[in-house]
Amino acid sequence: MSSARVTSRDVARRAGVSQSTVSYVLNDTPGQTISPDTRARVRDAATELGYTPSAAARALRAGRTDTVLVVVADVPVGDATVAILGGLARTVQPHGYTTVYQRRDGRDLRAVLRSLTPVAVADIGAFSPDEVAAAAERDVPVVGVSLDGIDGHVMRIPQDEIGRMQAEHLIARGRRRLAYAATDDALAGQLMAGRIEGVRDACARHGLPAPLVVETPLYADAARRAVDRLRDRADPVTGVCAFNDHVALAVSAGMRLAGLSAPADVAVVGVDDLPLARLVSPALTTVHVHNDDVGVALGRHVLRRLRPELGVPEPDDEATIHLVVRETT
Amino acid sequence: MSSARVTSRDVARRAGVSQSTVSYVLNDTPGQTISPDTRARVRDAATELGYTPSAAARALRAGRTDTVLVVVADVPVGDATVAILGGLARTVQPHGYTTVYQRRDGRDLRAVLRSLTPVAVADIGAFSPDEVAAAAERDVPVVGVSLDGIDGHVMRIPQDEIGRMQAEHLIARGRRRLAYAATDDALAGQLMAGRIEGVRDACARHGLPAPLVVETPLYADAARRAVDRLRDRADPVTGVCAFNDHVALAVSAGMRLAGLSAPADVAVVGVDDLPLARLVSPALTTVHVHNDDVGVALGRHVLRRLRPELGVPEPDDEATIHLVVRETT
DNA sequence: CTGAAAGCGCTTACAG
DNA sequence: CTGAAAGCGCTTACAG
Repeated sequence: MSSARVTSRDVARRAGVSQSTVSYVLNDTPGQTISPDTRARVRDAATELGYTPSAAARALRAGRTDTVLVVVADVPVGDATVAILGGLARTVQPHGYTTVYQRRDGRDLRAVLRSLTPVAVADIGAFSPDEVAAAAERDVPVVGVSLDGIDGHVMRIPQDEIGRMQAEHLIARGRRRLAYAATDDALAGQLMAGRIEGVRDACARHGLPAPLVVETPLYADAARRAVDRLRDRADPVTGVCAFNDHVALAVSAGMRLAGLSAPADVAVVGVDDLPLARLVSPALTTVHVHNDDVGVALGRHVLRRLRPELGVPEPDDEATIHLVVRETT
Repeated sequence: MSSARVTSRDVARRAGVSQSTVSYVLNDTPGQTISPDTRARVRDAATELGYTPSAAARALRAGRTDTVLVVVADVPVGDATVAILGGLARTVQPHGYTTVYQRRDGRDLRAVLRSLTPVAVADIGAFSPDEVAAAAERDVPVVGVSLDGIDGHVMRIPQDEIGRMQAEHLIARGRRRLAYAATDDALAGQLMAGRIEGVRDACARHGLPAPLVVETPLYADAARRAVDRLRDRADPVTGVCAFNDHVALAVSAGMRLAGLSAPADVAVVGVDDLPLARLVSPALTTVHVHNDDVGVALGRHVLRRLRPELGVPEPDDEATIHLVVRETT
């Protein structure tokens, strides 16, 4: 029993008015003079019939939806993405926009725009700057995060700064021989390149040798072999910048197997500030990236473009990061 | 320069055919006899003009979209949700369905259906069984996960089994006095109730006293106070079922501060099998829930309803769980 | 103050 | 084999 759809025509009939009046009332269209009485009748009729406008019809008529489409890269979704998403949704929702989230799945940005006609697109590391530029020609704002630290998008997560912050901290702690514990996740490539660059930079600035880069799988025994490679040398490594907290924890586990302890033998610093970073022993020193704020900033950028009259101030275009010092350094 | 939209009319004109022919060719409508030559001309014209059909117009015409709408509850999205989402998307995508993800945000399921006209809805703990039943009257399949273990949805994650599995394991390890380390996250309420029930059950079955339930915040010092309460009694607790791995880690941290060690003094078992569970020391014994498979099963349920001709076999309607024994028990 | 009409872009009987 | 026409449900000039 799938009763036919209730349309604005039905509401009009029931309220004894025309379809236009229904539209005016339900959308609070400005510049219309409609008696409070009529308004009430229309609203009542809509409620009684359980009327919900068709998003498709509205979109077809308007030429676009009220949807902010969030497109993420075809990589595993992590906490960072979830946090960004949450901040964005929270920011635009109160202004009547719906956020919808999809993976890129190899699609072309222009095709996505034409097919789904979103009111704005938030690009979470999914499209190349070229694609974004091409799409910007249409009047759909594309805001985005350049996870790799390259410009051309709106928000920048300064991967190099993250690496630099890790290294500077270790150097300030007196560590002269640093290493970078890399992830074996191929999809992290570009992201990681920026971070390593930052570490290299800091070393160079302080006249230290370039960091040793070792892949560190997320298993204690494999991590132990990585640690061994860092230590069995004329100038043993005394400070490790890990790609993220997971890798940092793997390094800790490997050190434990090798009979080393942090920070006495080797200091370790991660990235992400996972909830567990403070619960493990030794508690992890790590770089906290304010991803939620990135989402909020994206939302504000969207609102600035879509609703200039709101007077939303220009958000900072770089993500805030800060170091949380705990026991491993 | 936002050039006007390219429509199927434009393609028709360019190819020298009618709009219907364009539609037939581009949709491979069966039962039409169209010369290969014409087909080629149409496809070429579409490509040259960069034609993408309007999703809105299609949806309006068809009465529904090709979208599987995933609605999640208004709670923080965790790894479990992300895993379910991934499995679902992977399963339905090859059959031409798009998955779109939204938070419930207090909306009514019927309103969501009417407005967005999705081809199916995946309800991840967002709607009550009543709402789902009411919506099932329409011919839109609603598949779902009942995170709380209550029936009425399609997939069941057996929270009570999870608790039972934790407790049985501790009891098999000779622990006679158990406790439940609860989360302080109010949103986990229902979910947790089922798990505690399972623990209580197992205790009762073995003639053991009911588990002590203590809230365990995710900070070492607070967790320490929780541990103290478990130990400072005539019959000190020797086994702890933790709500999840985060809480289990907090318990570990609290024990460390209290000078206790696992499993010698107290055995601890978590839930989730986070990647870190095997990296911490002592490595965490935990219950692994196959969330990705839950997503796949949801996708298969959708396909069974939408594409009976595919002959997709009926998926198991209960999530698989298994115990991963490590060092804390 | 309110209504009739057009049109957004598609698909699909139906007529040739 | 191909085309003209209707209609999905809205919104918005325009006419009264």
